[in-house]
Amino acid sequence: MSNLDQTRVASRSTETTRAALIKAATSVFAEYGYGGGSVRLITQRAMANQAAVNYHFGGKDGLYREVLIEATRAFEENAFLDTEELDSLSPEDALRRYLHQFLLPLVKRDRVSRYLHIFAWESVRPSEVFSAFVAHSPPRIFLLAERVVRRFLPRDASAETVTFAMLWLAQQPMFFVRDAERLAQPPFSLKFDEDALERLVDTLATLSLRGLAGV
Amino acid sequence: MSNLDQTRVASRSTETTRAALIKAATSVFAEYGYGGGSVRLITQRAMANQAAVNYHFGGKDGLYREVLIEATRAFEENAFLDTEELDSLSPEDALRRYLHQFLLPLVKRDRVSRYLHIFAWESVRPSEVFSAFVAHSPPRIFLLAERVVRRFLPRDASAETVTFAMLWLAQQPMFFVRDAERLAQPPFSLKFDEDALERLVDTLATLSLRGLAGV
DNA sequence: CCGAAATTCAAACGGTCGTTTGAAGCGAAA
DNA sequence: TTTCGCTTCAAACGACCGTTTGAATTTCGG
Repeated sequence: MSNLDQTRVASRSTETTRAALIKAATSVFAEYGYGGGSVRLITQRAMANQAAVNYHFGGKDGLYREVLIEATRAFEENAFLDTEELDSLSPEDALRRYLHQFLLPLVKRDRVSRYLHIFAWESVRPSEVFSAFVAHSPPRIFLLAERVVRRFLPRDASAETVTFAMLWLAQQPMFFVRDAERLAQPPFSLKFDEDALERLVDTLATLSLRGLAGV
Repeated sequence: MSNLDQTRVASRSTETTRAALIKAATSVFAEYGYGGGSVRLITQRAMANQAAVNYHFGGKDGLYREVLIEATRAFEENAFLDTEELDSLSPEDALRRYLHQFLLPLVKRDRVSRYLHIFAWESVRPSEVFSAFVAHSPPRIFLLAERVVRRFLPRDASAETVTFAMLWLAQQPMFFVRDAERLAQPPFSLKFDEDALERLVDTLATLSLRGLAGV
């Protein structure tokens, strides 16, 4: 091997620890938010030492930044929701696809679900890390929502109207995902199995398309 | 005076301290949530001693409970939004009235605005105090929202559909109130003066009434 | 196998949190 | 004026927080 090839060879142990910390941090931050999630709980779940966070990521904020990078990458994967796919559908189907995709965390406790929970936390009290992170690239959920509503709004709609409608649509699924646990308890007692999810998509799509007067 | 009359005469100082603490706690909890608001900041704003919270309210949670009682009382005052007034209006006007009333905190920094902020916080991570508080009486914003949507939905609509629609409507204004500060900054840069508020009510009412396809 | 670099580890640091403590201040009845 | 109960106060307590420290351990090229 030449010297150039071994500029920095990360040991397997390093990557293992880093990955375990990022995975644990994702679940902890999704559960308690950035401020509410503690380094001690993260390292405990990752079965790592407390100091490992500072050693590998420079601190709690560095670890969180890494989680946000992973989250962004996951959302940018075409597998989740492609902008071209949205454009290929009719406006109505694009709306239903959008709602369905962002309501999926209700029934699936997967990686994307945890990312959505993190974004839901940030929508209440944005951390400085997150603010800096999205300063120059708005979260994908907003970009996709804008793409959907633009299909419906007239061309001469004001920028403010587009923003209002975009925010209006984007926060509809986010609410149900964020408050799922609370809605599962009295007095609402909503259990979200796959059938209930379909009915929710139906209801929201109808309301978003035709409004209350069109139900 | 008989002995019965002077069972317990609260000194003026007691009520002054209590009121100052409740007022300060309302603004602090509205700003940072229950978990994020500290007793030290509250007592500092109330110009009281730290121990006063425990002396007068038994602890941080007791003080918060008092704030919630005040908030509930404020919402139950007819001055805010009367159920009979809602019923006297046409469904469309009732909807607009509902939206306008719960979007008012965008331009007014009054007492009700702070209460709405507290409820917005609780919608993310409910404190035990709040959960116990509303266990047997759902927040008024939900009751009013249900009253509005029932005017539109068919009589044979399922309970689940009514709940979906009610939640859908209730969280629309809450989102803008909760995220007002964030929406005021880039990339959204929404400034909510009275005119913008009217335009937002217009947009939301149109979307809620006729949906995206009806804009 | 050796030695240097990378990584892990237990312990401690300084800070903020809610709460407790016991003395000091205060107002009104005796 | 003395006394007594209510209220205030500065200080401290224990718990948890993110971070730092310096030694122990592991890793791996030479």
